[in-house]
Amino acid sequence: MKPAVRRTTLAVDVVVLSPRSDVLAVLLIRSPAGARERWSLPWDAPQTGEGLEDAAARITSALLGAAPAFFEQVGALSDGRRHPGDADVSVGIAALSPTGAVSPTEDAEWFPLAALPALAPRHRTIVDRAAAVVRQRVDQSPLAFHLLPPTFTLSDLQGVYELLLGRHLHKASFRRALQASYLVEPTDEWRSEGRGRPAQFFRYAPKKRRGARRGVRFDLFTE
Amino acid sequence: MKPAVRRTTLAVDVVVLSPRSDVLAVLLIRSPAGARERWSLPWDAPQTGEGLEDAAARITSALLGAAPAFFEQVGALSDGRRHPGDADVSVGIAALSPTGAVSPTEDAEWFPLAALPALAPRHRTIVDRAAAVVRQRVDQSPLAFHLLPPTFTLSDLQGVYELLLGRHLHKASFRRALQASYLVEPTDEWRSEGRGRPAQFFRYAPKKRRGARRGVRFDLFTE
DNA sequence: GACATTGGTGGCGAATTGTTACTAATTCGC
DNA sequence: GCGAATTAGTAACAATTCGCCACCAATGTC
Repeated sequence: MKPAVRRTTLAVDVVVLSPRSDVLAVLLIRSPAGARERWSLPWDAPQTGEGLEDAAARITSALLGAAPAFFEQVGALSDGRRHPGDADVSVGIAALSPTGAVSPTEDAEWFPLAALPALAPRHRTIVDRAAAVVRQRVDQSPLAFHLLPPTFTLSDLQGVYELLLGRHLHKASFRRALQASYLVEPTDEWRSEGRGRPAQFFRYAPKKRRGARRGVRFDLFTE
Repeated sequence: MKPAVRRTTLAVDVVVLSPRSDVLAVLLIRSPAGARERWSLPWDAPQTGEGLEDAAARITSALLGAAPAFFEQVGALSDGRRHPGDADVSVGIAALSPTGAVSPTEDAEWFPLAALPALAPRHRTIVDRAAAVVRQRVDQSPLAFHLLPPTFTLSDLQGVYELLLGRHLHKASFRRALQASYLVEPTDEWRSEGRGRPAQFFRYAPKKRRGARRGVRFDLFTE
């Protein structure tokens, strides 16, 4: 058996995620006439020499006006599941878009993650994997900050974490941990709208942290 | 802009990792005559309809006699870096092989991760990413157990963690955390060889664990 | 039998975490 | 105006976890 390349068809399929009225939402595009499903993930083939994340940026910026600032691969798939363009192999990429991002073009729409329309089987798999990856990485990567505007309140931030983790967090503990991490700094702005005490806006500004070398955790296994 | 598939060349490149005399080692194969580098990662194109992990299993089982039991994608690359077979796109896959696994065939050899020979630039990137992924996932996935034989001593297990994390762990703390996790169970066997008190063999036997829902950690960010 | 070597555990003080309870600043209803 | 409701933010205590030291256990070496 000698290794050899083979020609295959490849697609980059993008799962744009954004908090949308207290739910995590996915951006879908209307399928062309004749397709089996009415909606699909944004996708395309990478151009020659184009990086996969670059392709994802190109695909999504056409839909949102600006490209999301954060991408993460969720894995390549080459099983038999059907792809809308019948690509042999798909590379799934999760893209994070802040709340209140530009409203999509006419052909695209946000759907709550929990209430998606029918999708091609491979797209369904990619969405599920994207959600799983994002939830799993949320406390190893500052990914939650990319789901918020440049300045945000601590309650906003806690809300994003609760959305991703799917459970309630305790306010005091959350703030204490955040404080200890030197990840955010306060701004001069305060939230005006709404009732209740105004909240201070913060911005993501990670300071260098001294090595937090903790012991081994065996209780975080996900499989 | 209409999405459309394109024909590209695709390779699956496998990074087989195994602890080898107290260092993490990578399995490389001798390049065919005329190649720019003398060694390369095992690789091949996936067959039609073959899953990517299945391809990785096929590629490695030819070299090791048996296929490793654990695979994990480390990402797809489509940058301009050179691949030995000039594939447009590579899918990197990390495979874990237990200590003392079958010695490789004549064309393959183990190299310490810290002292690899020259590799094609893309292979170099894939190795680095595989090492990073494995080190990062070690306490979210029982991956360390796949680097050991079915039964092992607790010192063996701690050694693997120290290898992956690159730092010394405290024996008592390590064992207490392991105890609390219900991941291993003792066997009847005891290690006979060597001097010092004999050690009991354990096997990986994860029990159902009640939800270990901990708070958010901001101090684990890796970027 | 003393000693070196490796395996394994008890327990203490320090740090971390979960929780309760409080204070602060604003809007709403009357 | 003024109290209730609402949201933000903090202090402080209790329970738990963690790092570490000290020890005991069982084997080989001399």
